[in-house]
Amino acid sequence: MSFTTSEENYIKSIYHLQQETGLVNTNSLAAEMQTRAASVTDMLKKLKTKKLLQYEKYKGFKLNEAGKKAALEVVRKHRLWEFFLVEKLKFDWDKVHSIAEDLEHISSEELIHRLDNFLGNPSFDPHGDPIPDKHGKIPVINQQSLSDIPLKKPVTVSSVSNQTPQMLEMLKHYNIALGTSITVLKHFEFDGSLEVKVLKQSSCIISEQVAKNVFVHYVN
Amino acid sequence: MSFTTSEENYIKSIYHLQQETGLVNTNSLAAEMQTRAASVTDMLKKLKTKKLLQYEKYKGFKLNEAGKKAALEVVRKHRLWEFFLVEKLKFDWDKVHSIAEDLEHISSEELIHRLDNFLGNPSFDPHGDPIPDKHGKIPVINQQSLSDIPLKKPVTVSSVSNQTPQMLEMLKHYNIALGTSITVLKHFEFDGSLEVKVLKQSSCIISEQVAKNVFVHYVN
DNA sequence: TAATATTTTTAGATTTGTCTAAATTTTATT
DNA sequence: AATAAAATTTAGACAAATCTAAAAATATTA
Repeated sequence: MSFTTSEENYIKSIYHLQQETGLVNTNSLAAEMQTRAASVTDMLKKLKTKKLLQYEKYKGFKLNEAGKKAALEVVRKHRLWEFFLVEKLKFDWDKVHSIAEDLEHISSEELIHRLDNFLGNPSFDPHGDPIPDKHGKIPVINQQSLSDIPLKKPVTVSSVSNQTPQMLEMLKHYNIALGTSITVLKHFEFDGSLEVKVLKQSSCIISEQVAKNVFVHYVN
Repeated sequence: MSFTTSEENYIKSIYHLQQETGLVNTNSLAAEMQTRAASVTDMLKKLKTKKLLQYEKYKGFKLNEAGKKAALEVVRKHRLWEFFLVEKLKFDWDKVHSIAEDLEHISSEELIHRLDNFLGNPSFDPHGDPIPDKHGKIPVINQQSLSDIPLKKPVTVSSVSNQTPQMLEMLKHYNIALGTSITVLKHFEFDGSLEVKVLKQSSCIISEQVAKNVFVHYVN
């Protein structure tokens, strides 16, 4: 089955929302898609006709298995293209999202297969988000927010949940990127900020707000 | 000024046709675009409104300077993506056209600029067609059909005008690609076929039909 | 040059995706 | 439970891109 760009965008947004809330409602999808509730209802009818959706009028909705499969294909394409843009074309990570939004709708299995190989079959995109494989399988990583890590346990940065230019600017300043090794030295009660040691650098202090958005896993 | 995918496709087709014939007429554009004459007329009105077209009802039409500039931007994107698909993703050249037809409509100047650099600012695409630079300037190459080359003058393959899988299959068989050095040894009157020597191979015979579609330039 | 054929354009319809405004259903609050 | 508020859907409209069928303009030819 193939989908229009618009259908794919709806499918992707529903997928993201239902990860959070289980059932999705019309208004929140309208907000996510920056459109009107009426437009959402129109599209829900189409997606239900295409048997991608569990949907009862006025009751909320979510993707069924076929819908989730479709969503994961789009997510896969999006993240592979983001990886390409950052790793090969040297874009800053905060510039790639909108371009990948276009690239993800190009429908050639062969293209994605070859792109995947060209990139070395990456498991995570430049923000640390997992890239589903061609069967829709998502690599799992046991990660926690840096703000929840006990003192003196070395960890490695695995993803960043805030992907704005402002966050990028901060992380560049601290010289923190995916894969960077960090140890938390001290937790300040006053404002929740952390003193951390970044490998090969002198220790520094990062705010609670930054720490919350940096996800890490323990070094094996 | 920005254009819809449909507008860009029309602009590109008009550009190709007017290279051949100067003025373009409705029916030939409809044939090229695989659509109906009525649809062409509708689009011509839009393109005229956008001041891309010299167009008088019933008289034929062609792109003006602004239209040509727009066309060359699309051609540039198309050919850069084809280069990427063949050189980086290792597609066969006859498989890349339709994918590049989609990629060419992605509108990010930054993307194309970076892609161009990543590819090493190529001047010719995998079929030997010139890639316009960002100002729309087209590299020229003084090429002739292999069928018109005198005997014993070494030449280099610069482009192939028939880009079908069938042609690709033949050229692969002969081990001929862009950049291959060839010398014509003999011209057979009977059917116009040529005996040629491909560098580092024993001589072989190619049909007039193949030779006509292989374009070459003299070795400097 | 008058009749015929061809080409091109117009008129009106269709599809997709969107919208506003109104109606309906559900939820929350006295 | 009645009423108000919020959420959702329907009804009807619009723009883009296409189509068919018919009309208009141009070209061909007998």
